[in-house]
Amino acid sequence: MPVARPESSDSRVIAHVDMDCFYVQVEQRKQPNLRGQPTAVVQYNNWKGGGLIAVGYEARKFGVKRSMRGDEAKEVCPQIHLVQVPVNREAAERMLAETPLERLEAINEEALKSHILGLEMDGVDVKENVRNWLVRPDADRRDKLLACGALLVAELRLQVLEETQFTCSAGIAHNKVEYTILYFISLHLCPTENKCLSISLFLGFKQILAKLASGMNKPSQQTVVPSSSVTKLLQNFPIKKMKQLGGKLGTSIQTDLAVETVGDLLQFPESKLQELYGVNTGTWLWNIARGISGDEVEERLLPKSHGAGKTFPGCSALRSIPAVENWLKELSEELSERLQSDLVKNKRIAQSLTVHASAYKSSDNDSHKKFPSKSGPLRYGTAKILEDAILLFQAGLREYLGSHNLKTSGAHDGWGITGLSVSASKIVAIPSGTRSISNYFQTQDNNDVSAKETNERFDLAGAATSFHSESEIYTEVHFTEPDESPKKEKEGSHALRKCGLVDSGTQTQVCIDKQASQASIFYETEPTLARSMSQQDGFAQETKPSSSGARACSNADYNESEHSFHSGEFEHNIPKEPKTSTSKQKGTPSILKFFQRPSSSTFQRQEHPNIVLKASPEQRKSQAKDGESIVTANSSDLQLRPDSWSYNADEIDPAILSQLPLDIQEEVNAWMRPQKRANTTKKASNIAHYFLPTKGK
DNA sequence: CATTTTAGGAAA
DNA sequence: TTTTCCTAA
Repeated sequence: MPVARPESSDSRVIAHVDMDCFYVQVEQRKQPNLRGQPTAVVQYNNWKGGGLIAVGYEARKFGVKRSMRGDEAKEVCPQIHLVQVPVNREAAERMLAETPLERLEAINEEALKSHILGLEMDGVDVKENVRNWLVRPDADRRDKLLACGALLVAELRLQVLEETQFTCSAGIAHNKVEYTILYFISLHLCPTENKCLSISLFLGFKQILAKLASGMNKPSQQTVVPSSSVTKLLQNFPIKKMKQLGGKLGTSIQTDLAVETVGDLLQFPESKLQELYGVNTGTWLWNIARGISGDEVEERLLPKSHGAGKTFPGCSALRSIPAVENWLKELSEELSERLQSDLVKNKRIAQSLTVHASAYKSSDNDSHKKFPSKSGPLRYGTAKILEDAILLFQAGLREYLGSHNLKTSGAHDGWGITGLSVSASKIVAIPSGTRSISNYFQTQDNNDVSAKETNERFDLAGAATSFHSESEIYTEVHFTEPDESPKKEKEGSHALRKCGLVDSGTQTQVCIDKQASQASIFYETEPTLARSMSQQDGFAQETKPSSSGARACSNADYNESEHSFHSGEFEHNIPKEPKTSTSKQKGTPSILKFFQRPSSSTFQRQEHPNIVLKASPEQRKSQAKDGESIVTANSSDLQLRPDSWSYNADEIDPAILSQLPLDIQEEVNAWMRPQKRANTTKKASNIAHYFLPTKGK
């Protein structure tokens, strides 16, 4: 329930900036011919034309709505353009399915430079030899997939080069590297990421009036709400359109009180509202009916949790443990990747893992009872997350079946899983010092550690040390040190005993020093491509093991829904930002300076590209056209400019610094050095943040 | 239960 | 604290 907060005494000015049909705009930027056309973006799921997740304004005129399926949209607007959100992970397979390799005539030069391990180079033209290998008709499926991968990656690398002026290397193989490449795209262009970008453009989204106003005139307009206008504004405004009242509460208010608009609420005394909806909600309601809200603008830009989930509606419900585990694996991998990314990018660690599921049981036609969600401590690493997720799920399933008097064990009698999600929460900033971080990465007995896990630990350790020097990840790796503190859990025991999933022994808990984490000071390092995906073969080349040398692909793929998801709908728009960073001020009367921190008089813009706020040329053009001076910020800049929690090292008051714990001081000093070095060498490219260091193998 | 997926917040 | 429920986009 909403909670009433007293309005602050000072007058505030709060803006709510909201991207118009964001995904549609993303697609229209990618395909400019769609501009001005009725357009909607549909999710990967093909059922009845796919679910609409964004609808352009031209299409809305025809009555197309979000929550329609593509087919319905076509009914009301036959000429609508439905754009599928691209799926990236399976790109090689799709290419193989769609493009007969042997009939490919133009082959990318870059792809021809690939190294094919094990391919004989007997004096002939090397590129011709590679070409023949890539397109040879008698290749088996696996080799053909690799060939597709090589072609795709060659394109990708050229694009990276073009847009960032950075070279990169790549490995293409049948183990996880195969999709690590594509993961490289998806990680940075997935919908979540875009969502983050759009959130970062929000200058506050809670304020009721600001929120109201921004929704009032869309798209591409802005609305101001003088307080004198509030009463009239709310008089005829539908209650259900108020933030927080779009659901059950709004409905019951309408029926309980026989009211329709916010104005209708004015007649009810606060006491009456409290009586009906509780003290908090009643007061809150009384206030918002008068346009009063003390809610503070949330300055946080980073999410507080990460989750990956999928529904299995209708007959796609999962009816066996292996099927569930298969999907838990997919979801755990997705989650783990995001956690990795968050760790590396934002220096944060999640501490809690939760598994949610929804289920039905056909025996009882009482149908859909709630499946309990379970949570426990989170251990880093895909394999561990999966392991724990399975345990959590099983605990939930036992409870679910138990509470429904169903004996389970082997036979999946009558139950089905219709939704699964794995999420990570309790995210905290990394406490100072590698030592405490390493607690999160304690290894269990690792006699049979797979190569994959070894790599993972390598990555984690690398990440843990990487904030001393982003560019030295591979040279500064320290593995988990023996921990003399009593926190260390005995090898082989599971962190999950806390929630009763495992016989409990001594309860141990990883603690974070609150003070230290609060005192931590972060800054964003310059985006860098420090981690190439292949170390093996030097610069700017692709390396490909022949199939004989490659580790066998272990995908069991026994679930029918395999092709429908695979981490789903990743945006695949690589923005074509003009490289005009030098012209960023020209032509824009600079009101941007008002967005800088007051103390910014001391900092040198050029020396801190990570906190520069600028408008792109496209944005300026649209401003000129509209004849308005709307301040728009490049999302990347905003994302890299989290004033409220990020400091430039040289703006830290030495007096304050000296009062911090010694290890934090050291850390800050360590941070300063690489930044200064970096500034002398390279300037951040506009879109460079799409290519932040990523988990490479 | 064929809107899907992701997130945040508050109450129980 | 964990779990559930509600809300939103």
